[in-house]
Amino acid sequence: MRPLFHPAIEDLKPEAILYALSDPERVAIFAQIAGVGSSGTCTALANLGGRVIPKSSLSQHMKVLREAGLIRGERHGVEMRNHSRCQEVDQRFPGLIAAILSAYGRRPEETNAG
Amino acid sequence: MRPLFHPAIEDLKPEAILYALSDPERVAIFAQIAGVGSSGTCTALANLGGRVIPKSSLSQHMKVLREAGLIRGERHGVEMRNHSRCQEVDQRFPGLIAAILSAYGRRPEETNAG
DNA sequence: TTCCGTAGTTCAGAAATTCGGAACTGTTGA
DNA sequence: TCAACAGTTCCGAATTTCTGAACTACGGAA
Repeated sequence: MRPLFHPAIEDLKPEAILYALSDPERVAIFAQIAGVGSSGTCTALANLGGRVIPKSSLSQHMKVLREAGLIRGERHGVEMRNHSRCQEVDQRFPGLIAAILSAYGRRPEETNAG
Repeated sequence: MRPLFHPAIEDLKPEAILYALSDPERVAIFAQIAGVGSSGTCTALANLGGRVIPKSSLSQHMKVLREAGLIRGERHGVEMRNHSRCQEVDQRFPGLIAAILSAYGRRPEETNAG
């Protein structure tokens, strides 16, 4: 398993962020991670929207979010804890995440994106 | 040629908008249309970013933007005039387009999206 | 009318991407 | 050492994207 890649703030690309958040399933995952009280492990994220996401697909989704710079993943023992990088992204692209989550009806004020 | 489809405001989907604007080439096209002084015809949009976009590809890009609800196309004789639906989209998803164009460094204040 | 040029769409095959089950890696605890 | 667990990687199938070629539609000239 190769180490996780996380882009630096100055390397964030709007197209990667928009692409990552153009999939409602990934938005649900991201909103859960960005919201309060999520453990952020893959297992906890596997059935958010009524269907169980296959774990290979989930792993790909996490990779897309991670490489867009939206989340940061840290291995803790056997599991991975993910947390959002909203504040960093918001510094680079002010208002972007808040506007996107709001468009999806996701109450950005409960995250740290507003 | 089948008639052009334009979604009603209430049918706009954030995922379609984000997907449409997750391609820098489409963003350039959209920014040009949303900006001042563009005729908005395909011919006028074919070489914005240093390369000439093949016209079949351009036609697909226009379709993606149109069906996301970002632009409206009207046939005028032999050509098609495209103009942005920024104001409508902004009513439905306030601040979204402005934040996206700003993230791309596209000065939304010159469009009617701010 | 018929023909021609222009603007853009549709078609179709190649290339690239996405999806998801199976196999795998790495960690913890018995 | 072994088993269970969390997540990743592999790989084939399905879907999507790209673009040249063919096509449609309109307007103007003869």
